[in-house]
Amino acid sequence: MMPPRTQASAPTGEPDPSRRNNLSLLTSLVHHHGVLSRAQLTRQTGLNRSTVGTLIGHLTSLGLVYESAPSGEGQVGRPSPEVHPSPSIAALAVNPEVDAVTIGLVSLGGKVQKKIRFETERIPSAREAVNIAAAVIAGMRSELDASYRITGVGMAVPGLVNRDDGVVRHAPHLGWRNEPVARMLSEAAGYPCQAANDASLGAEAELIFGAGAGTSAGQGNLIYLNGGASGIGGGIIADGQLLRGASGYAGELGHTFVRSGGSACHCGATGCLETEVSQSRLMELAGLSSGDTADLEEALGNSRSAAVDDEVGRQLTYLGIALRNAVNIFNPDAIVLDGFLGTLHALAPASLDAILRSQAMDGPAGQAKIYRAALGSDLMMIGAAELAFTPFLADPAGLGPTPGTIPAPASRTG
Amino acid sequence: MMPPRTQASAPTGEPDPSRRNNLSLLTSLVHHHGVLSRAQLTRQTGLNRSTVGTLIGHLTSLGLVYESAPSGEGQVGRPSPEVHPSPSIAALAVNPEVDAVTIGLVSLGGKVQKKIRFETERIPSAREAVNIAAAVIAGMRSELDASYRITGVGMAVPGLVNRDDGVVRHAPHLGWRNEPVARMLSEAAGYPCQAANDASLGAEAELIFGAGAGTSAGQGNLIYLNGGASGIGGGIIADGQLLRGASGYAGELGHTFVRSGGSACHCGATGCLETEVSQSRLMELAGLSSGDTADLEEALGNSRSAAVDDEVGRQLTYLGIALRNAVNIFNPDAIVLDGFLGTLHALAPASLDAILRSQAMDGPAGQAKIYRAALGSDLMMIGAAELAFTPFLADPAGLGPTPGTIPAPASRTG
DNA sequence: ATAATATGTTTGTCTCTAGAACAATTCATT
DNA sequence: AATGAATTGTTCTAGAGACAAACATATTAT
Repeated sequence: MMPPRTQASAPTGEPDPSRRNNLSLLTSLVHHHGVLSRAQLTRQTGLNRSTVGTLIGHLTSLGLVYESAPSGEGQVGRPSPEVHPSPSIAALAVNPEVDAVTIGLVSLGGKVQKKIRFETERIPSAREAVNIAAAVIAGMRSELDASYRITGVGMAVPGLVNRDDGVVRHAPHLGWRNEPVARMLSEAAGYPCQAANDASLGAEAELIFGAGAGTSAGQGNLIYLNGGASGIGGGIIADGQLLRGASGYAGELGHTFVRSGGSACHCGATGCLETEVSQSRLMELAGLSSGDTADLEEALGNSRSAAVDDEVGRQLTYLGIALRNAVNIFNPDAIVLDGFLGTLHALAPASLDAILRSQAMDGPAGQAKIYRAALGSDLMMIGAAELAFTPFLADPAGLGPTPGTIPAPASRTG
Repeated sequence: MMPPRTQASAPTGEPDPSRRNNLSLLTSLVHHHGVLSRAQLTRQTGLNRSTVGTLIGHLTSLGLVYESAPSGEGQVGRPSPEVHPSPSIAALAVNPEVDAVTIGLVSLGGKVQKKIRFETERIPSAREAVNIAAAVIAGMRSELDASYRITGVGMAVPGLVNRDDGVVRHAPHLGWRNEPVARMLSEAAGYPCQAANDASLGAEAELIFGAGAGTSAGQGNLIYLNGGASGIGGGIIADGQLLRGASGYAGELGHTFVRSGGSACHCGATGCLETEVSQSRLMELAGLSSGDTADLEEALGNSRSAAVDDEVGRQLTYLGIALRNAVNIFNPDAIVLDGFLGTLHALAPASLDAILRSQAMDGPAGQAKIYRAALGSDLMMIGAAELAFTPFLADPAGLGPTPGTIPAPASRTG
């Protein structure tokens, strides 16, 4: 049968764009939802069930997903097998901070398999952060080679990152400028590497796996704001797509103008959200000299001081101005607050809502709901890994075979 | 040959998604560029030249494009015929304003064939605007039926418009609230109708046919700001897509916070860009009691008054704050200023640039270039028409046949 | 137990795109 | 003026992929 192809496409040649697109669609669905029955996949994709059958077979033979026995839910009709993302497909995540570099291993489906926090004596340079990451990855190497297929490394950096070339333009708190971290880590670790702004990745992670997953924000209009010791970062998802901008710098909501005559910000302007709303001021008032967001939340919750109340109110007002702007501009479904911004909101949940209701424009204000972030300390790992999963998800069949697995022959015809 | 199809897809049944997608791609390219040779289409789409041949043949037989003799440019090789958008494919555009309702006919390729400005004694109600538009369209009806295929009607409304259902949520200057204008006009005019915010449509029009067409903003990161007698409207295009938000309300840059303690805005907040930067203040200072943007520009250009200079400087400062925010958030390639904002910028071209350079963050500031709008009075017509073209462009083959044209039989096999 | 329902599986057909071979048309060179 | 090189349109064929129909299977409802 099947006459020898005259000279057709190269052996590794990509299949039809249509096929690639459908495989990508299925893989992404399984990745995002964790588990889905074949019947659900059929409905969600709109594809024919025979087509889904073929495609899932293809993905299974590639080792990207596996099927398990139907859960036996009380449904009429033949039970549909469940499709799971293969835990052996994984991405590495790297997140440099002022006091540590965290390296993680995240498998398809967004499950954090491993997380190693490497504390540093002082703020790491880009080279140091890369070396630390590369060393930890080297240590994991034999395990990775034996049991995983790594799609790549994603790096979440607190600063402006050009997503196209992986160069950190400026990370003020780390003191990095024009560091080509993606290339550096790629060379040092031996895996393809990409880098992006941490809050942008946080936004994606919260949308897919966190606060946005259950809500109507699943439609894809979400604003994520994270308040940390070093400032406020933001990420925006519009119509399902992360807002990147011309070079991937988009999303810097921390430098929204909120006050005339405010003090100068390190960014060069005055009156930025980040200078008016800061964790350190709250820490001082709460009488904490050190500690993290959790400590702060406890201290503020127990405080009965008027000064604390005033400052909380003040900061909520400025945060409200920034959110009002953002709501008018983006008309989001959801606003997700993380870090101490989540704390602020939790202290007076009605406050921000009221500000939006009264100050934002009627239409958009009615829709935006404020949530607290849900992913906690796994957020950066999941977000960074997503960066490395993205190219894989766009062409799932393009990945090499799983180690220790005999790749199934493509021909099932005959 | 070809056995009678068992029962295959319904006669009007849509073809393969792949085919639809490719037809859409080609039609959009031709629409946006006006003229393209087949060879250029082949390169830009990445499709095979035989495929492009088939597809163009299909589009030609549908009457959507036509080919003309090669321009005979000095190129080696066989000349490639030029593909033009058919001028008989057209959309209707409607733009209600405080003092007039303008109705236009725009053909594929963005050419305004006809524009009728119907001045009103007083601010038109939604019903009046719809009736005026329907009456003008009815008057054109025989001509339309004879020579055009109308893809639909697009309405550009100065206010918050829910794009999904075509309901005007609030158009403050027209005094409209919750008016289902799309449905009203659709019923009155007998064509499918959609509505959207005027500045959003302006952003699309400027990106495709105006200031964004030649520049790197063709990549798709553009901010459009229009200043008119009644306020400031904004539209944002991110990564090639118009920012819509959860309900299509996105883009309201006119209500960016720019000043603490500013006066109250009709939107409910204080310190909005729109209240601080206004055409009427400039008109007063320039000694104009009435007139349009052109009059204002002339008066300001000739003025030597210090009060005028101060006010221009003051407004530029506030505009700069709003632009600084927008640049930090969107990292655009281009900022397009229209109306009196274009005038302000033209009066002191270095001013806004300097503000961005010093106040916006390093990365994004370096890329954003400020342009003046290029489409002038055709802008709203082109933008509104684009709204009606969009569904057509997504499925060009779905449109009915051209009047007076015998539809080519689908079968060319035999 | 039987019917109804939902879903996996198999098979054949149809549509669409790419590629090869050929034809056409222009510019450059001799 | 003739020839060659380059580029593109045209025709034909083949291969890939998705869908629909028919059948098989597994569960719930009666």
